Amino acid sequence: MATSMMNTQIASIFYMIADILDILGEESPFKVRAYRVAAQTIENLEEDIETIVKQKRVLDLPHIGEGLAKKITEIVETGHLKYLEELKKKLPEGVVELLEIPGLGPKRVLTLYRKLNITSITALKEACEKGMLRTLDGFGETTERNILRGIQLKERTSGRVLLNVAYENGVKILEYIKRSSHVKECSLAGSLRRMKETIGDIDILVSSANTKKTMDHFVGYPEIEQILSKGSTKTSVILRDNLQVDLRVVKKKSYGAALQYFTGSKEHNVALRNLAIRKGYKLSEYGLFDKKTGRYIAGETEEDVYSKLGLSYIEPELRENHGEIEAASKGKLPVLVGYNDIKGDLHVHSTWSDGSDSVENIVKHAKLLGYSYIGVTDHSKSLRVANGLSEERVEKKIEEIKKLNHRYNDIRILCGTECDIKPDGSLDYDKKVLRKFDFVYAAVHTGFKMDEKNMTKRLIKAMEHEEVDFIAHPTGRMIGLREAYNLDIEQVIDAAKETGTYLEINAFPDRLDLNDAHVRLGKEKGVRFVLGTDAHMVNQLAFMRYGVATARRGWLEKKDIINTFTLNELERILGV
DNA sequence: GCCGTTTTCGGCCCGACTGTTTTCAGTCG
Repeated sequence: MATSMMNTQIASIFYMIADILDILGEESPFKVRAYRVAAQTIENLEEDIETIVKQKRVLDLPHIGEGLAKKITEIVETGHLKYLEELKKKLPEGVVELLEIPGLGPKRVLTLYRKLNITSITALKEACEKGMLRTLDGFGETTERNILRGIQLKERTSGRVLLNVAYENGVKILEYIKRSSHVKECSLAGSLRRMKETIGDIDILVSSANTKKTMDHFVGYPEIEQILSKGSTKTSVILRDNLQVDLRVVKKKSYGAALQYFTGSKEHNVALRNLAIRKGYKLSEYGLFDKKTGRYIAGETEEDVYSKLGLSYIEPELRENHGEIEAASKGKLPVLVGYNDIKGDLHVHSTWSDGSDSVENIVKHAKLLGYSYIGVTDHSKSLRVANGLSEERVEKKIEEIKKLNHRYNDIRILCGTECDIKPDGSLDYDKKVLRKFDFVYAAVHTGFKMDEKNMTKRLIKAMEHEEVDFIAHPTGRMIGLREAYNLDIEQVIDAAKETGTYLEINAFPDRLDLNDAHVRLGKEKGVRFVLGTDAHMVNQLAFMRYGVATARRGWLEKKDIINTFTLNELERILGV
């Protein structure tokens, strides 16, 4: 987002300070945490911190007191922070980086630096290979091996995988786990249950009266390459494709509390536990207890836990401590759009352009999904790499769809286009060609490297075009591959509201564009949304769930999304 | 370093697993 450069910079400075203090053995762990909490606050801020500093409202921010307010002001005004420069003198840059290795924390990092003068991951790898770590107090051969493994794991996986990869694996593992007769209930947990756009590892929770048999069954899962740890409540494994899976087993009485706890997010849980304490309770993964007497109050279901805390049930996708707890306490949570509320996909490519399946095949699959309409959108003429349609081929495609609509009368096939927005903001087809489509998606596919002002103008001009209904993948980001275009997303959102243009939540797992934060911002400003999978093969129509997940993470309800409307309502809106 | 339904000082979420120990420190989520 255009407003967040300084916010990100300040957050990363505070995170860095926390790491350095940690390694240097800061005696107050709460001071360290204060920096991390402050970093998070700034990171999640929707407003530009520079504006807040100018208006002297820094002290109004939660978790920012006198000390940190001063530091924030210094960074905004001078671009750097003396305190951090001082800290950096005490610790070479590369030492902090060592914290990224799983299994290494601040204490051991300091030992490695003090005793072996290790200041980089490369140097650490060498030291492990030479067997030098085992000579240190508190380190042994196993630790040395684990650290080496941690380095290799980090090198191989670079951390996180896309949501769909984790989800598909997670569902398969759940199916396997359920085959054990000892398993009563089981569920995905962690960031996967919250449906974040990328996932670090797969968390699974099981309730069982026989934890040992459950764990034994789990480690028999055929895709497991390595068992990292195996205990009576927690087992961690690595799958062949390098995904880590953590399984936790609890008793029935704690299942709800444990599911709540292991679903997170960490920030949501901290806030929830604080709320519990304020109300005279103690909340842990074992249940909600009376703080004084220790009496068990709730824990079998998540609903019970939230309800006893005076909250309405909070859907996993909302649990990020972004205001959901306050909303739940006032009964003001949105009724989120459901995964089965979608009546049709409006962004699908066929063999007319760069898709692999015929329109008829797409229609058949859409019917299997229970859709009442399907929009087939192919690329426009100038996108030659994607076999974009000339005006003549547009006519032919419309003819084919007309015929198919006669043949299939229990689903409506809509002929759309994903029309290119040229660098000057004009569209790739004339107005009279665009009128022939049932609806028009406009999208940027070329000239990504424009400056912010011109790119924003380009998109806004497209939205002002009377034939444009939707903007596809508005920011153009590809997760892990490509940054968003330079874009003032707030201006784009405002223009969408003004022109009545629907912004897409592109459900393709590499895109998820708009993302959850943009969606939330759009919702607050009264924008409406369209979901599209951007499928190029029929099996990708199933990506819709990731679009719905993003919508839910952005607090959307049914009424905010055009794909939840009946065919009649949709046709009325599109003027078909 | 922040914060206040235990308010301006004394708390700050809590438990499991591993490895190196012989009762516990370090790390993780």
